[in-house]
Amino acid sequence: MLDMKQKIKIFKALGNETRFLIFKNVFTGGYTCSLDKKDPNVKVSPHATCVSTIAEHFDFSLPTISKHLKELREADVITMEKKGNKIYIEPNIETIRELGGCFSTLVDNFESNRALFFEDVVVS
Amino acid sequence: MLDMKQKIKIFKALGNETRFLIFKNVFTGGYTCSLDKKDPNVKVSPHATCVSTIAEHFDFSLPTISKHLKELREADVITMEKKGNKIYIEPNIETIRELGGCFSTLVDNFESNRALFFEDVVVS
DNA sequence: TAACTATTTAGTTAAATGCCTAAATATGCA
DNA sequence: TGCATATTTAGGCATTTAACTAAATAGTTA
Repeated sequence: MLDMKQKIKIFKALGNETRFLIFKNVFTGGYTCSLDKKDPNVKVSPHATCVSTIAEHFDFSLPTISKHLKELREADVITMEKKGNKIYIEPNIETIRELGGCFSTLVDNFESNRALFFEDVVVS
Repeated sequence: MLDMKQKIKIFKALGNETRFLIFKNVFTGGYTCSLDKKDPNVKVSPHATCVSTIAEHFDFSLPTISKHLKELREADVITMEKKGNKIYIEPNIETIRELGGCFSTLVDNFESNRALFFEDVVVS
């Protein structure tokens, strides 16, 4: 289960346009590392990408993107795995599933509380 | 549907410990406005509360809490309705439901993409 | 109208954030 | 070993954020 600190970290991470867009790119995929595109022998998930490839899609410097990625990783919404001199980045679907679950629980609890509150109320 | 700007606003609003706790208090209820506690004739939803009542539960000044509430309202996660000289605050369940839906969609899309990717892969 | 209650606005300050460039580190390859 | 590639660290700067106090606004009540 995600504790409060972790949830806040996730919200903070996604509450910035650049990081939100990086997050979107990592999740929806659509491109892989430049080198891998040239070398069809490299086998990675269609969602895997690397720092410099992501940076290519933004007008910010590489260190800036690197720092944003670090924050997304610390929020556990992506994973970063070093292979050779590159870092492969993938979405962490488990965290997103859990967060979605939290919202569902919140909504469900709210609905039942409301049901309890109006238990004895009969509409004409 | 929530657009990107709106989602980012929600994440930014919830990505701060004080606002997250206010949000939690507003959603889980448990207390109503001080005056209303003294006057059982006032009829409000068990979730309704007001600015000063929320502020009582924090070590920050009233203006600070007021500003946080404004940000939560602009993110559409709570509603603030003026009745007399008080403002009644309630959770906006619709926004939370929509956000939860976004996460579910993201997870579902990811799952089907993964299924497609491994379509022809047979595990021994 | 005057005093009281509830809330927001204004102005200030310290800390955090988001960006940059330059330099450092780590790995790969000739 | 030395050069190239990939990424992070360090340091600096401008903007934003989160807090405060004091004052203003809006509505209630005596």
